[in-house]
Amino acid sequence: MKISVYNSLNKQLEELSPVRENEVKMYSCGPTVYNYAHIGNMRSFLFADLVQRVLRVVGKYDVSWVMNITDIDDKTIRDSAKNSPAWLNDMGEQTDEPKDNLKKLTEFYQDSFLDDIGKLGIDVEHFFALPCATDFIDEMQELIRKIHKNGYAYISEGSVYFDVNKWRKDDVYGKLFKIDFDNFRAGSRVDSDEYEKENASDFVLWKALKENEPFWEFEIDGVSCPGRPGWHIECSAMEYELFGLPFDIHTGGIDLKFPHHEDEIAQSKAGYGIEPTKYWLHNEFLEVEGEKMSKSAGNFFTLRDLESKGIDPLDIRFSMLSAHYSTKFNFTFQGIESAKKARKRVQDFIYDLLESDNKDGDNVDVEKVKLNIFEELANDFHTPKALAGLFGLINSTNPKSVSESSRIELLALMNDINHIFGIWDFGERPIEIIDIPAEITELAAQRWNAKAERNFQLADELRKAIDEKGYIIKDTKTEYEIIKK
RNA sequence: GGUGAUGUAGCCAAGUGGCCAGGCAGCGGUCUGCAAAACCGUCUACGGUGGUUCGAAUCCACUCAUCACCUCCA
Repeated sequence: MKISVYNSLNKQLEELSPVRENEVKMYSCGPTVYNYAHIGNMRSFLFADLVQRVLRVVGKYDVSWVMNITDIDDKTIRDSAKNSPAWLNDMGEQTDEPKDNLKKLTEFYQDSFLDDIGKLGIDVEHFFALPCATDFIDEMQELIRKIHKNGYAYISEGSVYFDVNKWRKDDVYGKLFKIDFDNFRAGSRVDSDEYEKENASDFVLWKALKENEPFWEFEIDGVSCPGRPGWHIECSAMEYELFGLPFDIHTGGIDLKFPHHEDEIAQSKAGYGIEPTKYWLHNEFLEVEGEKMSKSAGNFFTLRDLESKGIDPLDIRFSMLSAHYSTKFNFTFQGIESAKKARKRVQDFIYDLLESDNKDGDNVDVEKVKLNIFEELANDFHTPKALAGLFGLINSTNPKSVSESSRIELLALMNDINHIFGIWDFGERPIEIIDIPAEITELAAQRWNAKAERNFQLADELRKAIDEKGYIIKDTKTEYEIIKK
């Protein structure tokens, strides 16, 4: 099925037409590994995952998905510096070698990142590569030399800058983000590094060495410039090395449109002479209970924070998929609760289908439903409409009274849908085994006896007592079950 | 100052001119001694004002409110 995507480059819905037929190369801006990922990061990763899954399952494309890991930047340097308060014991002992400390810190958070995305249902097997910036230093340097050779970069006090004004004479700067150069808040952010830029809109390609910071040797135009890469250059270099240019899809958070992605386009074209990406896809931000998420507001959550509150990461995944990626997502605890129940309803539907053995029940037009759901997904990844279609099916279908052929078809459909949503189980219905305190089982047994003696008043009192202690009794004809609230 | 958004029922969230979004909660019912779960049914909203139109949440104007981004934050 043809996939349509909203391309930030021209602000239009476009039918996806990859560089090579049947093959999609997709690059996603990944994490800077200086801390645990927060739910805002997760939305971006989950969006990228959704895109690549829809391309595979609905579009039948062969997808090569790359997500970079930024393991060298101001924050990783800051937090890995000697005697940094951000250093954790689990990272090991700090040494006098800045690069070594940097590695220890970034590897620690890289592991936690992989851990987190795994819990969110992102399958590491789906990645073509998860490259680290520091593994591409040579390639970045090569690109910087090319940009300089082509006349779009200058060296100043050991750093190398991209000359935006020069570039603007030959090409467009502002492809993703309309920039009013006359009103550019020039110098509004004072760079504490005190680098010497010629122009406020110029950006750094290579940063000069500072004392006690990690650095790599770099020679450019006969000048020795030990230092480290600027922020945007890693993406340009990796895309070129791993994919070749141009490639198909680039995803990222909307905040990265400018300057990160704008600069990336300029760099790649100024160095390699090729516009890097055909389709730019940006996901909107996330708010928490209607407010911007920030540490100071106390509404800043990492996945670990939420897990410790008893939230299942897959409910977060489902919750985020129930809104369209291009709208602001309002993360609320009530919303997670709502998502949990909705997800369970679908899960129960699947279990019911698996357990059903009705040989001559009703036939269901599964093909029609599948077409509808897939069309919605193919329409710029419209998960809310796809889910509406799915619930429409569930509402109109009794899984215990469908014909055997429909049952098989329905299971196949649910399985297909789950290849995208990735939140349902197709095994045996799990039997919840929980530790019930002896006190509770005793009360429950007493209640069962009271009930058998038709002493309902006592039975109700005991139910209430059990309820107050956090457990619920579910009766059937012949037995009862204790579940935790 | 510039740029880009948003405002839809108790909550979340689709919808861009006429036809049902959907989920959660609530309510009513079936079932149950009572419950729980499940299932069935139900709830009819579009910030405000004016306009265009046979008809507007949807188009236009004005207005109110909220938010984000503008050099390293997904």
